[in-house]
Amino acid sequence: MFIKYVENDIVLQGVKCLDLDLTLDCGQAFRWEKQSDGSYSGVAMGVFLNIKKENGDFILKNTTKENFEKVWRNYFDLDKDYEEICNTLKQDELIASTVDRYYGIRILNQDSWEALCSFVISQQNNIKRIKGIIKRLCETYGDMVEDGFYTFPSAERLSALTVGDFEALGTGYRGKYLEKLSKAVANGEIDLEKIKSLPLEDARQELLKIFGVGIKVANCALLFGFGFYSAFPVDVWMKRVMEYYPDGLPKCFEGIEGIAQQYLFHWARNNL
DNA sequence: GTCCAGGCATGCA
DNA sequence: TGCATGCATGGA
Repeated sequence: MFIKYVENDIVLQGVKCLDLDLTLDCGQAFRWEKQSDGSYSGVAMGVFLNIKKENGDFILKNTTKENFEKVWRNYFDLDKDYEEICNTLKQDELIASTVDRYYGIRILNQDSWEALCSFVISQQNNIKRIKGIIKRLCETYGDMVEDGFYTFPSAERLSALTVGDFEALGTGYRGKYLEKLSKAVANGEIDLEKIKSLPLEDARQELLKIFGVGIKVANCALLFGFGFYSAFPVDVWMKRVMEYYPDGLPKCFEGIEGIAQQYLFHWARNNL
């Protein structure tokens, strides 16, 4: 990957395996908005970005070297060799055609607090409605960092809300989960940074203690917000996929189960 | 009107 | 430990 600094933009050349549609709009992040020119705008880690693919390069608009190094390099997982990962996954016959067809899915390294909240909201819910709830949450309680774009509100901010405040956003029965979660993180009862540093199984057990967090939500949070590439979320779609793996996951998934899962999830939603 | 969505807590065996 | 049931909301 080559990085060029052009006026206020950053141009990335030679980035392999990054499809913006598949990665930013496939159910791992809920806040990116596609613009009329095909680019995506969004906020992560409190920072705004507009990103577009042009002639094989990626243009990061109006950003700085500092923000690129601090946020986006890691967020888009740019130092990981996804081409090699895909080749490893393709040792499995079933996933091979899926990887070819949907090539370019990456795992975004999202903020752990945002990921945890987002996937608590996601339970027994559809992606369109999940996006709406999170959008209202950010517009109401986040800070505007760009015209129409808001930060994800901190646990401290949300810890001041009542169940009714959450329900007013359309969370439904998940409001009580969010209320307790916000307060527990804000007062330090739950330490997300510490959970990040634990071994996978311990981290999962910690998340499972949280009211409103079960195995599926825990695994999504671990994969998308805590850096655990081995976490393998199984939802209603993945249950259908798992019928193709009656003997368990193939060996070539080891250590990258979560990346395999994203390809299979996408395939399932479009084909099952 | 019914069914379903990136499930979970609860009660009961 | 395993299974049935209720749960908020909105789109198909």
